[in-house]
Amino acid sequence: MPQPAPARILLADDHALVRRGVRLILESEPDLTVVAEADNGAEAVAQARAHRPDLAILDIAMPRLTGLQAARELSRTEPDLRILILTMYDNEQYFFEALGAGASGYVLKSVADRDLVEACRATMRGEPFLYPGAVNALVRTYLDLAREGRALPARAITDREEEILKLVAEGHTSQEIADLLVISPKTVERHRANLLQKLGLKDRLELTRYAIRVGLIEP
Amino acid sequence: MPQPAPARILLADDHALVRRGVRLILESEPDLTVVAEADNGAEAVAQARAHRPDLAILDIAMPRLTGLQAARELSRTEPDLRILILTMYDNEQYFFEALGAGASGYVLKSVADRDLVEACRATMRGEPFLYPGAVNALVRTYLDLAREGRALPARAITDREEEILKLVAEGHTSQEIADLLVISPKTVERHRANLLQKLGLKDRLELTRYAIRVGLIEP
DNA sequence: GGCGCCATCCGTGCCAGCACCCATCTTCCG
DNA sequence: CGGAAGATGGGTGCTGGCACGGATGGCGCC
Repeated sequence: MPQPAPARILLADDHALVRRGVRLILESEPDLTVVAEADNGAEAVAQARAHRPDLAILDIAMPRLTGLQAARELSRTEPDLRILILTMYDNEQYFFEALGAGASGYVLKSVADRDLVEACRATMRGEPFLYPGAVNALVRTYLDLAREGRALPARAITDREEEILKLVAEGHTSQEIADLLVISPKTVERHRANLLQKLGLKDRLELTRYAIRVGLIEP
Repeated sequence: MPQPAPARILLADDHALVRRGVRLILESEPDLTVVAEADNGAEAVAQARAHRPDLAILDIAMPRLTGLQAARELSRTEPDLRILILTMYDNEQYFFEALGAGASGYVLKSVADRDLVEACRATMRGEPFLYPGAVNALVRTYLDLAREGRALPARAITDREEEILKLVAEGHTSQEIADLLVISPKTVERHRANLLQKLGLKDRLELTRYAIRVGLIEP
């Protein structure tokens, strides 16, 4: 029986050791081959455009662009590319953000190597691949929506808001941020308030934890 | 020429995929063999005592005990065990904490696989292995000490302070913490102020980032 | 036995964070 | 064209964070 060409994979993770390990796992399968690597989100986007792989495996926590931002960008410009998010974050918020960013799979780094391989194959077949915890979250949310009869639109964070989020999370005061961006401190506070509301957070301390979680800043 | 027995290694990281990848990297070397794995710090300590490996490779961010806490514990009870910290955190504070915890090597996950193998061998030979950034930090600190003629004692954080640190970093107000610990809010603020002073930090936001870095809390 | 460290507590005062109200201007889209 | 959403600016007021100042009792170490 004829062997189809193996799936061509782009692997993006900011840790060379992790890339190396995952590559060893994937390449021990005859139907999977890694054709490009990237150690940051911007590089991942560039590599995807240059090599046009079938599948992109993206870590969330990466410099330049996070995996989620890269996914958003890539699903906009490369509609044929399948995207698999590979992350340490067992977190509903991320999971839904990943789906919204066009990913068709979400796999935790805590899974076994067999599961990663199966996730790649499922994604290549066009099937979504969800880690078990995510399925629970999905069902729960679906039930909530059905009960309320309406969807929670969960408006995305704007570019400007993300800019302010980063600066707030780094510990700058409204005045400092205002000086930096040459706007009024009141506007900074307005954006910050919108962020708190959109993300369902309480104060700038929770904003900081959020920013660390999504890889916008480092601890 | 006779082959000596390979170095017996304990590998601790909370992500199965990372363990698998690193294991593949290490076991492709004839002089290195992984005899045990752990996905949290407490398990790492138990496995080390059960299997008595030559070398323990510990991730910092792990549940139960952090890699640094496990290292402290192990270097106290297993003096013959060599310890190598393997982490994503390129951070002087961690690095010095690792040395203080008895680790003889500090390797970043962003290094190439060859470097990890060399770090294992160096550690087994009894030589310290420092990633390049760490060497810079070490030299700089040494020069600082020499210039000032005195050591910065960096008084340790007390148990009570660590308790308050955790609660502050989780976003609780002084009043909440006071109620929880059944002490005065003023006392909470005093402890918090001492923490800020000891750690050289500015406000509770930086305390939060510190707590996340050292694994006291999760983002 | 005194000295240092730790945990506990108190008062005063300033400023930043945050909530809640308001408005204007631009851009984009159906 | 009309409306929605984003970015911009403003006012008012409460409260918690944090910097100062101070104090006391217990405990261990040289």
